[in-house]
Amino acid sequence: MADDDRVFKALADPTRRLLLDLLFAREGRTLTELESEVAMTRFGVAKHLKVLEEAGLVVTRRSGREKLHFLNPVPIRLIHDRWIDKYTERHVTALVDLKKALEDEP
Amino acid sequence: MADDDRVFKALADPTRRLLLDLLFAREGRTLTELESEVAMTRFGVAKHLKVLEEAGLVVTRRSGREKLHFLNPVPIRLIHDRWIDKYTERHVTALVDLKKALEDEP
DNA sequence: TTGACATGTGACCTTTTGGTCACCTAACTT
DNA sequence: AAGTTAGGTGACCAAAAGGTCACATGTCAA
Repeated sequence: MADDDRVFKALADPTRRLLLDLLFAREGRTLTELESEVAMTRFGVAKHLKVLEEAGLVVTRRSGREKLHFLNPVPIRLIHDRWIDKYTERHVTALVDLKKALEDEP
Repeated sequence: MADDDRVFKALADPTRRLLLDLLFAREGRTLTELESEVAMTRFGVAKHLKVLEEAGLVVTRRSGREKLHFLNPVPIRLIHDRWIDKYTERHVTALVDLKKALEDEP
C-alpha cells in the first residue's frame, strides 16, 4: 500500500480521529488510558492505534510494559501542501478565519 | 453523517484523490473530461465526484448540459487546523521544507 | 515465584464501500 | 423533429474495513 494511502485510510475512521484528538490534547498516553475514553474494547482500540502508527500519524515509545503514544503532525501538513499552494493559502486562511469569527459572534 | 466524516471518507479513496489532483492542476473540468483520465467507467467517476461534492471538497457550476467541477480547499485547511496549532505549525513547516530539500538534492 | 497488569495475534462475522450495468432525462446540433 | 451528447439513478456483486473474542507474551510487585 502506498504511503499516503495509509494516511488517508487511517484518517477515514471517526474513532481514529478521536484518538488523534486525545493525543493532540495530551500526548504520551498508553493503550489502557485511551481505551477508557472510547466506548470500545481494548482490542478495537489497539487495532486502530496500529493503523495510525503504520500510517506515521502516531509514533510510540516503550517504557517497561507500557507503550506511550504521540501525535505526529507531519503527514497532516503534507495533506495540506498537496492541494493548497503558497498563493492560495493566504486566501484560504483568511476565509477560514473570517468564518470562525462569524461563528463565534452571532 | 457528520460533516467532517464525509470529508475524511471522501479523501480515503485513491481515485477521488486523483480527481482532486486533476482539478488542482486545472479547474472547471467536466465529468466526461475527467473520465478520460482515470481508467474507470463514467459511472464510477460520477459516483466519486458525487461523494467529493457532498463532502464540500468539490463545488460545481452548470453550463448548459455540462457540469463544471472546481476544487474547494477550505475543508483541507480545516483538517490542518484540527491537529496543528499556530505554534506547532512553524516547527512542522520547517521540518517538511527541510525534508523536501534533502530529497531534492541527494 | 506467583499473580496481576499491559499489550499483541489470528480467526471470525457483519457492515460498508467500490465498481459496473441497464435504463433514464435534459440539452445541443442540423 | 431526430440523432447525438452530457449527465443522473437504482440494483447488484465482490472486496475491504470495523469490531469482538480466545489465546498468547512480556513486565512489574509482593
